[in-house]
Amino acid sequence: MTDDSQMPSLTTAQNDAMHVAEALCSDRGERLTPARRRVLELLLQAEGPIKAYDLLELLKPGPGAAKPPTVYRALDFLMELGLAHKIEALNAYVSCAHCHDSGGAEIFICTQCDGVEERHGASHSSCAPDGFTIQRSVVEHFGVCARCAA
Amino acid sequence: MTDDSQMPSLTTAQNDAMHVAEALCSDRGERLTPARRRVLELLLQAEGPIKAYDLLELLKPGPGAAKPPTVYRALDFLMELGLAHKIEALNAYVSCAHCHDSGGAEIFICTQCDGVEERHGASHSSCAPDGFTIQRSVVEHFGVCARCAA
DNA sequence: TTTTGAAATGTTATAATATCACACTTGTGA
DNA sequence: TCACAAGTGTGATATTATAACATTTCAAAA
Repeated sequence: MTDDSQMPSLTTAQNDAMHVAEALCSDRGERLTPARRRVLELLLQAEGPIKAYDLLELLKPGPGAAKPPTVYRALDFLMELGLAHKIEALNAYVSCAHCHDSGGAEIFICTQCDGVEERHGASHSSCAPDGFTIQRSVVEHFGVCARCAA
Repeated sequence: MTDDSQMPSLTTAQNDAMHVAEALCSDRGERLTPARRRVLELLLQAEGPIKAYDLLELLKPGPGAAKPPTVYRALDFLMELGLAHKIEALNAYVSCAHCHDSGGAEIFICTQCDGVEERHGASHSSCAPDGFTIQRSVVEHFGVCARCAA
């Protein structure tokens, strides 16, 4: 059952992302519970990276004030499914529209507008030490996006 | 004055690194004060990445127990000079023997032995979004080093 | 040599980020 | 219906980092 009737104002793209998430959960036999759904919505609605305690604040208005574990559990779940990423250098989180499986995303964060873009696949592992097997990579680039540079 | 007489057991390589640090500070007109020197020594002696509060513990035995700001200030100073890096995904710090200037280091952390290796220069910025100007990059690879794989 | 001003440090407190532990609920399949 | 696993609620606490302000240190100017 995909009940969209209670959704806050999501753009079409955000709505699409929710449907993708629902489908993904369904595939994996996971449940997109209200708490998880709400956190994903907030991530999608956020302008850019958002911090766990800011999510917490945004959840407060709802019925039953959320506590930290609620948010961190939801984030862990979403990250597990590749629906969200943590930006390690910011201790902040972003929703991820594309990479629903692969581990390594390359993230570009504009320090002026907070916009986030992702790239995948390009596993520039050519420069790894000899014999080093990469299991997980954190790649975060900070700079100025084309829009802000203009 | 480079007084090495009070140094704890440092390997030759570690000792060399201290001399490099001294030279660098001298070049830059910065002071390698006892607190900064001590933290750098501890970073050099650490097997791998080490956390700020672990450094704090290691500083305790010395005269005058250190407080968090002492450690964070020393780390900030060392990072400023490129003598240390923060590993964002671990909230831990490592000494850096090579990159005394350039911003972007690519770090490889073995999850079995905690060993850390670095590579520089390879600015695989080819896959950046069109028009995006990278100012700072965080690149951290986790996996298994050649020694541990053997 | 004394003054002095910037840099560094000491110290207390607190902010920001994240997890533990355990009780309770809920949904699902036996 | 029962039992179990997954999810959630809740309070406490652990971990990581910084703010604010007093004090010290040190080198260079007077």
